[in-house]
Amino acid sequence: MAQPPSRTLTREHIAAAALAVLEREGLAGLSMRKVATEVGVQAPSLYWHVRNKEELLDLLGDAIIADAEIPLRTGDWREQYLEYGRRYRALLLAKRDAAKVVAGRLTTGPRVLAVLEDQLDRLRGAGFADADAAMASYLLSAYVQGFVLQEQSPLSAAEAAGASRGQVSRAAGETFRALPAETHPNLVALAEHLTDPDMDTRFEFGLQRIADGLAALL
Amino acid sequence: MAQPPSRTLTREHIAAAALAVLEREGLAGLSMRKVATEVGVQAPSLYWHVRNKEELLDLLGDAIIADAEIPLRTGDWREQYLEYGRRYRALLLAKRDAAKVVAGRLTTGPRVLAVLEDQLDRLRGAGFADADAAMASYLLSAYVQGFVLQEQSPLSAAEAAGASRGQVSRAAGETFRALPAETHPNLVALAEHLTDPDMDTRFEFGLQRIADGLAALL
DNA sequence: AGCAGCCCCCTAACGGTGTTAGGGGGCGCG
DNA sequence: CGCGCCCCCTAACACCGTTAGGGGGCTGCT
Repeated sequence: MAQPPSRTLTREHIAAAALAVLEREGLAGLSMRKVATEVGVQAPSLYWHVRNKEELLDLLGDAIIADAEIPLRTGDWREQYLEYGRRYRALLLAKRDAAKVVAGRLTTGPRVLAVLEDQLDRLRGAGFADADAAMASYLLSAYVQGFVLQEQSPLSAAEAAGASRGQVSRAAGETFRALPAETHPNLVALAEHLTDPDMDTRFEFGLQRIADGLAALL
Repeated sequence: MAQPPSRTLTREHIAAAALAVLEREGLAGLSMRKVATEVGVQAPSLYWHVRNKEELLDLLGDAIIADAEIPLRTGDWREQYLEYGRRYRALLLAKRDAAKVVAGRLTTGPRVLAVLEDQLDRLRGAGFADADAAMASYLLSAYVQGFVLQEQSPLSAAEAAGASRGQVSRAAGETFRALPAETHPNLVALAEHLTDPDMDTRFEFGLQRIADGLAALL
């Protein structure tokens, strides 16, 4: 964990260390001091490379999405649009608390720009107007971020209490089922579906609806 | 601000005080001690009413959405679905950092349940299958939360530096335009649209696409 | 009337946080 | 050789969430 001063640490080293700490302790447990010791240094030394914690989190956000890959140019725009959505979600799910880190942050790493560029190219090539292409791209990222945020954050909250995802959703289901049926008949009836822990099909459902809506524009 | 012990404070008082502190100092500046003095009490006293800060944030989340209203039953399911989306966004934009507070949190206040109940009722009445109705509802909240999160968080970050939204988007536009045109032609060409500060039409675009995609299911 | 008990708030203190001030060692260059 | 700059250090500040333990005042029973 703590390594000898590997000689002149860089912002990349710091980002990597932050990523390691994030994975181990979660976003709440990520502190300047822990990142510092992870990189083999005292906390205030970080401030030579980084203005403040916010900037370190920017670095961390870029590092999280740095693994992004441009999908092979296969299939039509729709298939590729879907694939971007799926990969983005996978990327966020791969690192602990990634959605919370990335959420309100504007990441402009080279990989992100390349993906965005490719995405816009496909959309424009398919016949979308310029403004629509831009908004379609924004729509996708808003949906994915919102989805994953809800997907992985109750997880961390409840797993701290030692519960599995299945247990959590079952408990939530009980909450809905226990409501008075005369005032909330639909909640009671759909409790099972509302708390279905199968997040993959839930995500895919939204993704398909969005793609359908965009297709209707052409 | 700090008031005399208004005699036996309740969780509602605490929630109201937290809301006031949130509005004044933002989520980052919201501390147990500040909420305590706001309500006229010492910090540790809060722990009699609340298990920890996380639970206080749950209260705060409920308080934020407590203003939710069930739209009048006017128009078809689509119009009402759109209206729910718009109102949810308006609700989150109304309070500072509201999206960050609500984001990964499961709110189950009576108003939220009433809205959800009504929403499901409309969707089922329109002919959606049970599972689809549940997922459509989830889709809407994921989109709105993701959208508003990105919408209002760069705002707070940059307004701390004394910049207006227009200035921020103009600066972002410059970033895109400055890219090498041979590697990122689409980003350069669409810079204007990508950084268009008109969030209302951006939101409406996504909302309409989602509604279209759902309509295609019937 | 008196006393038990509980509700609710208090003070004190803990370890940890982000961040600033200021010092100093070691390297590259004149 | 020595100047200067880069980069890290120690010390310290104010603030944070949270726990321990004490006590005052009301309720209700005897």
